[in-house]
Amino acid sequence: MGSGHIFFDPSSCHGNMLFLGNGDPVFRGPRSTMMKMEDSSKRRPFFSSPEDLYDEEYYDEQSPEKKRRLTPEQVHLLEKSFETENKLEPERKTQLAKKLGLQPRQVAVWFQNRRARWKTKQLERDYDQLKSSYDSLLSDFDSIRKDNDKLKSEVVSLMEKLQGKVVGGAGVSEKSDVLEVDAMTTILQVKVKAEDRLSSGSGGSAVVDEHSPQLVDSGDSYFHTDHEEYPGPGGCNVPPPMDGLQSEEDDGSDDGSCHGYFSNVFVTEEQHHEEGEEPIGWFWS
DNA sequence: ACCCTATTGCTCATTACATCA
DNA sequence: AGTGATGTAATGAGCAATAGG
Repeated sequence: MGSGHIFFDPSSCHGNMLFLGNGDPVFRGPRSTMMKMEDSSKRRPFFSSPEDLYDEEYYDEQSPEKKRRLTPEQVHLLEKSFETENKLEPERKTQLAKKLGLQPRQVAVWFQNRRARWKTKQLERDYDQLKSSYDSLLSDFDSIRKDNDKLKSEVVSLMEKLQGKVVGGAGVSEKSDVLEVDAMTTILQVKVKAEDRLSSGSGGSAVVDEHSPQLVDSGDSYFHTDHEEYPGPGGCNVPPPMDGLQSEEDDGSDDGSCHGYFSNVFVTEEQHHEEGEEPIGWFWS
């Protein structure tokens, strides 16, 4: 590296221009940049590293007045090299620079800018992927929520019917009515939960949910949860949205018996064994 | 072993130029 | 021909790693 390879020409009509090699000014920095460079003596000078300073053959074809675009051939080779490895170790940098007739600094800059472009594209790809995933989930969620709303209104309707039957029922013993309400209430709640679980894809046992314990206070025909009672229309308490199910550990009314349920049919374990068909879920009471 | 300084290379934000519609 | 949008070469600031004194 000779000192004659880099110097400033204060007499240039462009101000302090950088000259390299045979004296051709190969770089004319941005106007504002050049202003900044003039009043800063401690900054690292452009093309200052030893390997950036080469023989005149690297610069003598440059026409320095305008910023030059790289030729398609140069870009092609750089792209191929970038595909191999997007980081540029010094050895490869000098080799590429010689091969392309560029300054090593130009090669380094091209790789830096190329990494930046790649990162931007990657961010766009990531965004598209996340958005698509989000849209899909949103669609699923809407569908599930509609199902849930439908089932809840069904529960409310049936509860109203049941309560009307209990209050105004004639010719039926009070005790058997209460038992029937209890059973129906349990079935309805289990059904809602089953639909919830099946829709959400959690699968498996739709009934036992250790993380969302819930009581079914069948004696009062109330749905109790860990959160709050959820009064439905007409003062009737209905299951709250997204409520949990009674757990094996905390099931409220624990006679320990196991029950299975089908889409609309509630059976005891004994009945299930007799019928042989597999229910869509189990719960314990 | 520790500190200081210089060097190098990176990312990031920005600027300026080239090109195209 | 003029203009705005876009792509890209190049820059400075700041940071971290490293080497050498």
